[in-house]
Amino acid sequence: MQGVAPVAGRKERDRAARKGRRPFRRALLEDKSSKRTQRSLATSERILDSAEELFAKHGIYGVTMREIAELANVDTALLHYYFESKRGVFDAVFARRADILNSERMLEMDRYEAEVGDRVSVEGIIAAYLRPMFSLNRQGGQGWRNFCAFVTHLSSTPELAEIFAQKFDPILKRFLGLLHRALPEADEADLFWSYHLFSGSLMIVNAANGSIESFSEGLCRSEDFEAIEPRLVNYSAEGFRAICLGRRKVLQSSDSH
Amino acid sequence: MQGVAPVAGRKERDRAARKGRRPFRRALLEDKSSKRTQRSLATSERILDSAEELFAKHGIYGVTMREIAELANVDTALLHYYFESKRGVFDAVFARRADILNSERMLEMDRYEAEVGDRVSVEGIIAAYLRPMFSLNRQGGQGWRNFCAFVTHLSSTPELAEIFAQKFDPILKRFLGLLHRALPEADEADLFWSYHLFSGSLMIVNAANGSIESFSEGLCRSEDFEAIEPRLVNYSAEGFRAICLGRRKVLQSSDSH
DNA sequence: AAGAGATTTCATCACCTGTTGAACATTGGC
DNA sequence: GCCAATGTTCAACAGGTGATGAAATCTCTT
Repeated sequence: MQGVAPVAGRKERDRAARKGRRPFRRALLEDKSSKRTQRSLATSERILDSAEELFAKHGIYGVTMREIAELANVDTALLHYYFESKRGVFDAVFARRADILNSERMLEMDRYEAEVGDRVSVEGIIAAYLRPMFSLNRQGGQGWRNFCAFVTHLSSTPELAEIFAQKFDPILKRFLGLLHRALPEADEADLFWSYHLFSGSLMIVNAANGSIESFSEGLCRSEDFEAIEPRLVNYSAEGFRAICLGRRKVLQSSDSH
Repeated sequence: MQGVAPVAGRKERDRAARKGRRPFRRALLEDKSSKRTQRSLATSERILDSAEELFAKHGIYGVTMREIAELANVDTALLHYYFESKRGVFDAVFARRADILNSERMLEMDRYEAEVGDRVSVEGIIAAYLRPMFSLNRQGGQGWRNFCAFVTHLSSTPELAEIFAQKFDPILKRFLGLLHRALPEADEADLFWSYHLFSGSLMIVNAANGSIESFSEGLCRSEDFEAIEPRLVNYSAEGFRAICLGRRKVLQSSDSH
């Protein structure tokens, strides 16, 4: 459509490139812990950190490879050397922490179940589900906070929501299974609806926009996890019960406090 | 950096262009209702519809001017003729419906207050606040649904969250003021925190990703407003009370159903 | 010390981005 | 029917985008 046509086809060039290429940093993670390998690992981690931070703020489309490279103090070509493509960087950012969070959550729910046996409570389940995220946010520094904001961005775009859903589906099933035991008479659809609303609250808690700082005029801070964690648990637990126990109130009833 | 340097400076060309330019479709909205004006208005609305739809799905950075133009069956240059820039299109999409939603909400809350006087209830206030959005979603067709998803995208990006906060701040103040009357003993920070969690649920309800269809395996549909509206009201009302009335439960207490 | 292999840099590609000026087409008033 | 103004199309621009091949540098083994 513009200017001269390319002399050689694109396809063959692509295929040739893909064949004789190095394995995108995959081989080094396993055995060797030489100085070289460590250095290489350090730079690739630095790239992931930068990508994570920028993706968290502006979403995947709001960030360029050059911006990531610049923040990581690295040449643009290195991003392709380590992760092949922009999508590769994206996937790597996701994969680096998603499995950790997943298994921590599974562990915490197992632990809770073993502890209380049949006397499961809505509050207890929600607290167990949330605990890993909050402790990683507290102890894991900015990295984990960026990751959580990054994940929040995922679910707002359909084509990226897939990978999100796939990865977190087992945890979700486990969480809802436990909740169903705490709320035996709950309708299945009601469980889904209340989880939907719950996940929205969770998303906005993780979002890196300073919305609550803005409208509370500095009274509340979005990184005040001591304030957020218990409130989120109680808010959501009452919400789950409101929907799943069928004690739905008629709109406009006047029964405040 | 590439090829020949431009013979004339950019700045002067820009300034000249800005001076002797037509007013970007602004003048035609007022008086005249000629055939030409109507046609012009139709195309500019068509542009806004397309932009709205695409922005809702992919966010502002995930959409190009050419994609908008193609969906609207219009030349790319027309977008600049009517709205000057990409940001102009963006602002116009926002402005077209934000004021309507705002005033409907204000009206509904006024009406509710006049109706019940001092006997305000949490459920009643939330229901009144939400009602305009749901009826516009039901009656206003795909356009309003796209707009709501578009707004959801706004708050996930800091630089766009500003315009969002600015526009919706008065409504928020009014909403929280009413809630404070229904929950007199509530701490101010608790009101902000619970609204924060509430707004997250609201966001995910409006998001155009098929998340609930996915994890409920088709049992729940994100456009089933009859199902959503009462559940969102009850879920949130119980949540507000849980936080604001200070009847906070100790984590791990076992008092399910 | 040398050479093999991994890492990093550099220049560049082909394409896409928002944006624009000039030409063309349509409309409405006289 | 002409003519000014509005609306629309067309071709192009300067710079940015993800991506790549080849050369330069570094690291480790022998």
